[in-house]
Amino acid sequence: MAGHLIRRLNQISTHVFAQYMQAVGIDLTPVQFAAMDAIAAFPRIDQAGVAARIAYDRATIGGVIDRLEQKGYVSRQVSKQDRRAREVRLTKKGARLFEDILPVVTELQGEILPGLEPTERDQFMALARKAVGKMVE
Amino acid sequence: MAGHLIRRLNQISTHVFAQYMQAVGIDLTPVQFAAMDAIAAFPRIDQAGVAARIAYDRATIGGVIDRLEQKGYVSRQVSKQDRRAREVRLTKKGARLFEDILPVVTELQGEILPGLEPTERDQFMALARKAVGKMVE
DNA sequence: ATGGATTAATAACTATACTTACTAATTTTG
DNA sequence: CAAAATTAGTAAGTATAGTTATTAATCCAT
Repeated sequence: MAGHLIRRLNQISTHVFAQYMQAVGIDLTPVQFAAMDAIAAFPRIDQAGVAARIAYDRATIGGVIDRLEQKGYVSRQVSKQDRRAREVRLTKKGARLFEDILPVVTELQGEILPGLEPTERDQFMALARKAVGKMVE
Repeated sequence: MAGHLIRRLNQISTHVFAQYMQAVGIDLTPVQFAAMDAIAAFPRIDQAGVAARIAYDRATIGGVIDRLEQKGYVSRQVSKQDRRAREVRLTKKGARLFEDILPVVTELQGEILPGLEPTERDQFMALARKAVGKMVE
């Protein structure tokens, strides 16, 4: 069953991420990292923008950013252009953490598909990318 | 990022599943189906057995089976061999539903990776299976 | 056989992940 | 410009998905 296999892969992937974060003593989930990545790339992006970039719905992202704000990694500010929107950006603490964590996350990518040879990994990634659609960037 | 791609695949997969279920008017999640599948294959399996077969933790499975029981698809019974364990089995209603739903779930597998050609799908599945580990059954 | 370790299930808690409904603000249209 | 449609965010509700702790039952080693 494709769905079941994909769910297992996701399970393994989040588990590897959690282990690496625990090893470096940082309390950050995959989604929280993905959100910080989007915010780092587009400072002052609004929540809906973050949601769109990492393919989440607005309600979920609201909670994710709540937790990032509580930890002091991001700050929120009502946009002057559009008072419905909240502009999000990394705090100094958040930017520092992001710098620290980036190499760890890069390193951990190799461990997500441990059963595969490097060539197979590349094949898998290419197929996954195609299946998901461009998502290029 | 491998993790991100996998998360997106899982998202698409659960979405396809939900759409097909909605189309046939049945309220069943992927996990609930997976649990019923395990229970159908091993009647009187206990909850820990279900969890082990579909790679969940016991706490999550407890909730899944709660909901299946509420819908009247499974019944629970304290095991005579081991009074800690609850034997789970499909009710008549659950067995009927499972029969009905099985072809739908089989059909929907083809839609989970819509961007891929059949050959690529096979490649993807083979790589995913290898990455996850045997899981053979 | 009994005290210690293990195990099955649940409870409580945190964090996704989504839906629908709602409020407030903005944009589009007639 | 006013009404209608859309959009950003939140709230409430449901369903995973996991952790740790607890209870009850079983197993195991002395």
